[in-house]
Amino acid sequence: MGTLSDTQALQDRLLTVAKEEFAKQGLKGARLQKIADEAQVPKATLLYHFKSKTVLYQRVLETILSAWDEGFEELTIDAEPETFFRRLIDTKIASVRTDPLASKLFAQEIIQGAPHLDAHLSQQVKPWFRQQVSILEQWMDEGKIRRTDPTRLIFLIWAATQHYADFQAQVLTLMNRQEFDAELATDTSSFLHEFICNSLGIMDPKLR
Amino acid sequence: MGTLSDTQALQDRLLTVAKEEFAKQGLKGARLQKIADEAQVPKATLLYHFKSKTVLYQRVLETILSAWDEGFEELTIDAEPETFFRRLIDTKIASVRTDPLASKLFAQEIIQGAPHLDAHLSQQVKPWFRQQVSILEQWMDEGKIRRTDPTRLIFLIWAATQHYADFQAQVLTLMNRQEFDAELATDTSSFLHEFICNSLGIMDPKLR
DNA sequence: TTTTTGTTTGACCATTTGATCAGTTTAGTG
DNA sequence: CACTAAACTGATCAAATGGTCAAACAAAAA
Repeated sequence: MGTLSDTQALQDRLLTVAKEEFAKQGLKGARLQKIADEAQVPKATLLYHFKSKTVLYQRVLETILSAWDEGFEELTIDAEPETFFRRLIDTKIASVRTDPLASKLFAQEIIQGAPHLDAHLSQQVKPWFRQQVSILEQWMDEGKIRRTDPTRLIFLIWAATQHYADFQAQVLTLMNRQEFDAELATDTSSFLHEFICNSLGIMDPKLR
Repeated sequence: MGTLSDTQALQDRLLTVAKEEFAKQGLKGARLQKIADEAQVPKATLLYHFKSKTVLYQRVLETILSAWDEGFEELTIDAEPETFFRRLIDTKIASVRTDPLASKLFAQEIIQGAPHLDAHLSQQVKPWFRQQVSILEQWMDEGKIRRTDPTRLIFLIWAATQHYADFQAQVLTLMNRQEFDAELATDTSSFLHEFICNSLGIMDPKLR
């Protein structure tokens, strides 16, 4: 009998490979045979560990979402807008760079109308979103940042960061790059931070 | 024999229905039977007009891309940054609202690594992109807009607008809306225009 | 009317795909 | 070693899927 960790390791590998296939092809487009081949395992073995394609997909999705929830819960209230935006952007760009496939899979889901995300959107994302909105509103009331629509501001940050994962093929082509390396990531973070702080009337501390 | 226009009308309808299915499911995930059902036509009829799934997909893609090329070519050089950004954003938001499926299909393609878009990206998008970059650089040289990375600025506009098409399900959920109506579109345009102009140090003419 | 040309479609086919299952192997336990 | 339970997998299946085809059909041309 394989040790528990052997089995666990295999299932993790299967989930990783499956994430790639699901991210690129979506639920319907993905092929179990391809996932099995990629993981160098017979298809029957794959289906022994995950009893159906749907179950496998949901397990992949859960893994991604719980990792995200963990990472973004730490971004709690912070006294200064400037550091808040820096942390938010850095965290998102880091996740985009570390694991673009997660972002792509998520995008696929939303594009298809989020059929498997209803619960997560309303129970996890929505509360987090409302909290961020209220923080921004408070800062506007206090005159710490220029008054604007907080909802759309968060969408903008979301979109601008996610773009580098989902549209990586296009981004790299237009930038004449081969990969999204660390330098490109930090430069992108800096650009976004500066751009947003500028628009909101937040002074860069380096220039104060 | 059906008149030429009858045939043309049918093919247009098939392309429209196919666009929806391809946008939601991607090339591999789409099902010819579903497209045929949706268009209320036997599958054999669908395959008479488009001799394979791939051909149908490429025809859909061509239709979308040529419509875009047409719409964005008109956005030629303009004396003032302020009107340039307004036109660019309005055009993109309009296309996002009028035809979100086109945007979703495009997003699917890019997420999958743009296997059917290589040529278009390097021959159509890249030149347009470089032109926009050089316009922005010129304005920075002239001091008309704050100096920043023009490449990432265009990405930001691209991402921020496209987001409302691709992530419409999420956007509507978080905004407690049912549809992306005209009011929501103009408000979004205004927000983006203001946000960007603010960041670039362009004065709103209304406030001058 | 007859011919011809383009269109429609039900029946059919080969392959692929998700899933099952029975038999085998593997490794931990007494 | 013998026993057991979990893990593995080749063979196989039913359903779905992209695609073909020949016969039927409709309308313009002769």
